[in-house]
Amino acid sequence: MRAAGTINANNWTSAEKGTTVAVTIRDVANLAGVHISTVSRTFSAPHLVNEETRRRVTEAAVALRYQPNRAARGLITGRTYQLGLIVADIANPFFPLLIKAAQAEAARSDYGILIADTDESTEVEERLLRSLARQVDGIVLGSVRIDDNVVMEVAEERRLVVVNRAIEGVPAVLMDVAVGARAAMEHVLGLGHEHIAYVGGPSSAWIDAQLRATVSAACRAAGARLTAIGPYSPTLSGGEAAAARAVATGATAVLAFNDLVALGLLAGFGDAGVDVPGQVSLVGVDDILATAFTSPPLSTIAMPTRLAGQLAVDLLLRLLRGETPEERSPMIPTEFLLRGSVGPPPGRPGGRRSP
Amino acid sequence: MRAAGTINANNWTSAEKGTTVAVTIRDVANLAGVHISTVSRTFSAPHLVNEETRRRVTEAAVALRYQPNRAARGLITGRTYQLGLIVADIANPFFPLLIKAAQAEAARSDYGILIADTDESTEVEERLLRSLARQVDGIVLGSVRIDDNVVMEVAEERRLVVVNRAIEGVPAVLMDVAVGARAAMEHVLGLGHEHIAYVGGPSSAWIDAQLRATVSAACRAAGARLTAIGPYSPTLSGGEAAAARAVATGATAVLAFNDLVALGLLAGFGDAGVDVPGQVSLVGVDDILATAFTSPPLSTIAMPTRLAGQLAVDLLLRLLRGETPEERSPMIPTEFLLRGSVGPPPGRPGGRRSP
DNA sequence: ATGAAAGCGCTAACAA
DNA sequence: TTGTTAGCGCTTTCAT
Repeated sequence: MRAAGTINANNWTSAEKGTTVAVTIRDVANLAGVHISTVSRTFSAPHLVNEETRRRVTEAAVALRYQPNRAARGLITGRTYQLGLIVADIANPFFPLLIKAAQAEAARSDYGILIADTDESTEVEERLLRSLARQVDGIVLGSVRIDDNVVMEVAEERRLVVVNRAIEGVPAVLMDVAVGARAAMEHVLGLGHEHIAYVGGPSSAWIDAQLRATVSAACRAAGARLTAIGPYSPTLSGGEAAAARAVATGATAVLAFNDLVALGLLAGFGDAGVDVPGQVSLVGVDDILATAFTSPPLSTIAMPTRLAGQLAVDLLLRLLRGETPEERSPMIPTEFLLRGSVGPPPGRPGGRRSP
Repeated sequence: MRAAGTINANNWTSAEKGTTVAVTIRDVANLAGVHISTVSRTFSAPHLVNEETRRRVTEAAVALRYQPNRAARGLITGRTYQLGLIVADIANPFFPLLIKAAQAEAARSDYGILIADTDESTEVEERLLRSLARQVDGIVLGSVRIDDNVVMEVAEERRLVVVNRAIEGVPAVLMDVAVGARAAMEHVLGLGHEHIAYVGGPSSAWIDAQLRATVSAACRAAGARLTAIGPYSPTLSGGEAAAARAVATGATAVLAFNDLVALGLLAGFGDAGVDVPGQVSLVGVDDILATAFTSPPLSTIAMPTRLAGQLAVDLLLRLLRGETPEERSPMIPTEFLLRGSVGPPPGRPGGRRSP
C-alpha cells in the first residue's frame, strides 16, 4: 500500500480556461491510499468493498470531485450510456413533448439523449442514422422518411425502437390514432355529414395509413362518400396548398393529417371566404397548442406524445437490459377533442349526434 | 507486414441482436495490409499517407463499414465531439427552433448534441450541468434558473456559451429584445395609451430585466404611467393567473413576458369579458405559432431563436478551436410584429401612430 | 477484501 | 511514408 495523501500533478488547473486536467481514478486511489481497482469497485460493485475502505474512497472522490470518465468506461464495457433520438423535425410542435419525456425517462436511468432531426435528404438521413448507431447504446426513431430496409438493417446491429411506425421485427411504440379518428368520424357522421375529405400527409407515414383506413371504414359503414387528397407536406404551407382542392371536393367535413395542415387549411378557407364550421367542418390531429386558440377552436385528435416518448425510452432501456420485448407493441390511446370547428353540414342546422 | 486479407473473428454478427461486435481499426489494417497507425492517419491526417495506401485503406474501411470508435478516440484526444445543450423547457415553443438550429450547426462540424432540460429542482439542475460538463467538449446554456456562480464555475472547466443571459466573463449570444420592445412601445404610446402594464416573468431572466428597463424608459420618456406586476411563471397558466391583476391595474395596454403568458392573459381577459384590443391592447414576446391564430391575432416581438441557436454553437465551436471570443457578445435584433391585439385606448378610437 | 496486470480502440510521439 | 511503442482512464479477470 502506498502512502495515503499523495495526489498527482493533475490536480491543478492549467492556465487555459476550459482545459482543466480531469481528476482520474488514480488521484482518488492515491488520496484514499488504495489501488485503482478498489476505487473502481467502489463505484461499480460497492458490495465487494470493505465498508471502511468504501467510506475512505468515497470521501476522497467527493473531495476531488471525481467523476468516472464515461468514454474510458465505455471503451471496456461497450456501453456509452447514451441513446440516440432521431425525429423528423424538432420544430414540429408534435415532437417537443416527446423529446422532453424521452430525455426525462432516460435521465432517470442515467442515460443521455443525443438528438438529431432528419430534415434533409434521404441520403443524409441514412448516414446520420448509421453513424449515430455506432455512438449510442440504442436508438429511438421518431421519423418517417428513412427507408424500412435501412431501419431493419440498423436494428440488427443496435437496439432500436420506432415510434408510430410498423416494421416487421422492430419494436415499436404506437399511438392508437384510430380510436380518436373513429370517435371523430362518429361525431361528424352523426351530425349528418355525407361527404368527407381526408387531406393526407406523407404517404410513408404509418399515421397516414391509419387515418386513411379508419376514415374509409367509417364512411363505408355510414354510407358516406370519402374523397382523399394528397399527399401534402405535413406543414402549415402544406395545408394552405391543399385548401383550394379541399374546398373543390365539395366535402362538408375535412380531416387533416395533422394540426399544422389543419391550421393551413383554416387559413386557406378564411382567405377563400369559406366558413368553418358553417360550410365546412374541420378536424386536425395532434392537439398542438395553437389549436386551442384559433377561431373557431380547432377540433383535433390528441396524441399522447409525452407518454410515447417515455414508453419508447422505457422499452429501449428494457431491451438493453436484455429483457425480451412483448409480442405486441404498446398501443397508446388517443382522444377526440370536440371544439368549435365542427358543426352540422350546411342546410342541416339541426343535425343530430349519433348515440 | 502481415499478409493482407486477414480479418479477425469480429467480422461476424453474434446471435444476439444489437450486439454485433464492432469492426475495429485492426480489422481494417489487416484487410488493407498495413499497420493500424496507418489506418488511423488515413482518417485523422490523410495528407500524411501515400495516395495509393490511402486508397487501399479507404476501400477496406468501406468494405468493412468501419467507423472509428469515438470513445476510444476521445480517450486519447480528450475530445468527445459532443456538445451539451441545456434549456429551461424543451416543450416551451420558444426552444425547439433554437434546438433544431443548434443541432444542425453542430452537425455541420460533425458534433453531436446532448440535450437536457432543467425543469426540476435547482439542485438537480446543478448536478445535471456538472455531470454533463464532464461528458462534452462544450456547453450551450439556454436556461434561466441555474445560479450565476455555478455557471461561472463550470465555465472555468468547460467551454460554455450562454443564450440570453449576461454573466461576467462568460461568452453569450443575446437577443436584442429591447429593439423590438422599443418599437412596440413607440407604437402603443403613439396610439395614445397613457397607462401600461408589464406582466413579468422569472426575475432571474435577463430578458425580463431587458423588457422591464425598456418599457420603463419608454414610459418615462412619453410621460406615461407604468405598472409592473409579477413575477409570474412563464407559462399559459402563469398568464391566466395574472389576468385579473393585470385588469385591476387599470392599464389600457399590456406587455407580457412571453407569448405563453400573453396567451394566458388573452384567455383570462376573454373569461372576464375584457375586450382585446377594445379595452386593453396586448403584446407578447417570442412569436410562437399560436400567436398568429388567436383572435385577435396577438402582436408580439419576434425572437430570432433559430439564429441564436446557430450562433451559439458557432461561437462555442470557435472557442473550442482556440479562437478568442469577441469582446462584445453578438446582439441579434428582434422585430415588433403588429397584429390585431393592439389598438387605440378606449374612448380614443382615432388614436394616431407615432411617426 | 484488495492488488496486479491485461487490455478495450484509438492516437501520437518517435524511429526507421 | 510507414511501423513501433506507449498509454489515454477505466473495468475485469486472476492472484494473493
